[in-house]
Amino acid sequence: MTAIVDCNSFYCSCERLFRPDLRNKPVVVLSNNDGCIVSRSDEARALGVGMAVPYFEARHIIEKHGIAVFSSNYHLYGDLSYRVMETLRTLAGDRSKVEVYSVDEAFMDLSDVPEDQLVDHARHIKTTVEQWTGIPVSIGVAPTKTLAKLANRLAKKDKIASSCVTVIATAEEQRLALQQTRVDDLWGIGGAYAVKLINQGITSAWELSNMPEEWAHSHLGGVVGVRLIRELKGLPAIFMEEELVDKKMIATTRMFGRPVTSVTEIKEAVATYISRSAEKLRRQQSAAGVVSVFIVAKEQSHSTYFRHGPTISSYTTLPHPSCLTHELIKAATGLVDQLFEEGKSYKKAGVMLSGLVPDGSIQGNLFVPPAENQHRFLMHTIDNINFAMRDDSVKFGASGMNKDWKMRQELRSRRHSTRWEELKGVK
DNA sequence: TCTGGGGTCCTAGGACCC
DNA sequence: TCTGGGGTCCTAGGACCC
Repeated sequence: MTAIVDCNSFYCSCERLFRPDLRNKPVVVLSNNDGCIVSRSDEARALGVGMAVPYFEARHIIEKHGIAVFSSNYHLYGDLSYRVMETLRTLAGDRSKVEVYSVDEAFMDLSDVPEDQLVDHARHIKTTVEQWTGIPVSIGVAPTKTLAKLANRLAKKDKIASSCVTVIATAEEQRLALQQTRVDDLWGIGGAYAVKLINQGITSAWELSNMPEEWAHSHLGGVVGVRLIRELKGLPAIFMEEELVDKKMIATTRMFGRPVTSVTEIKEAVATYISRSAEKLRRQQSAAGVVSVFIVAKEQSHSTYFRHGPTISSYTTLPHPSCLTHELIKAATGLVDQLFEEGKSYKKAGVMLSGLVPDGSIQGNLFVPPAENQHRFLMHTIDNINFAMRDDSVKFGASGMNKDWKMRQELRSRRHSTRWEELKGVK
């Protein structure tokens, strides 16, 4: 059996941890740039605040009911996420039995737990995580990952009846669970497939689970659809994954805090994003062979279909894979020159590093003079200083000094658990 | 009008996730 | 006026090879 442990309204729960006065009160957390709502407490949901709704649209409800609003505080959420995951690993006994799936979710392999003890075991996990970290979680347990996700949904749907734990073990429980779940609420069915399925008269998860695999192969994304059907039938087709798999692509993209019209500022932003990406690259000891850049112009027309405006992108293949920030910046800012059009106004830019290879493999490159290896020490030193001092103490000039194109984060809480200066005071 | 068979590699794009 | 960011996997189709 597999469990999925999912933190309840994770970002909101993190904020509440340091604001006990907000317990049982409506809370929402905004995305970067204070754009839209990415987390909402049950109380906020009950007041009619939708998920992923733009902030400015929900603002009237928020103000009317005095809902507490926060900008995203990733330092805080990242740290609390780590604590939750470490707790799960401790409880599992074996680190390989925990697969961190996202910042607020982890799968756990419970194959060693006897079936009649699953409920108690899951409850024990839940109480322990809450005691140790202060973060409330819901747990779904089932024979497959997809069914575990489904069980978790049911647990969250009625937290009081389920005590946030749902176990699907018997065939009968499985059938009931599938029958009461809409097809578009399944893990693996997004907007496009949902429309397709409903048009064909398949509305419940139960109906989908009874479709033939060949049909899924031709209509639901090939092998992906086949796996989904199997999982719904209780036959595992998506397995626990190894942790710490190196990323195959590294991206940093941001909206600007205001429209940007100068090529210099776009280059500053792109250099800043490259620096961040290069840091991630070095952390996993990789080097990138391909650098891509994209910029998004502010929409010209008023059509709602073009809310993002056209994305213009370009990429370049480096002469040899690199993890050196200045090399990557040079390539990326060159691409900006290709893409930028004078007179246009831009709202977003992003960079992507791909064609990643292990950094070790390029050590012996004949075309790199030995002196270049000094750059590696430089990068290492910069990373160490920035890690110790935080907030980009050392950066490349190309990243700019003012950065007034930076995103808005006007309502961010303090980084209580990762900054001495922002430690919570107790009177 | 007719035009092999089998393979690999790469890229673009679609779909999904949180 | 104001709508996030960072990923993954898969398929189709083109280029190329023998």
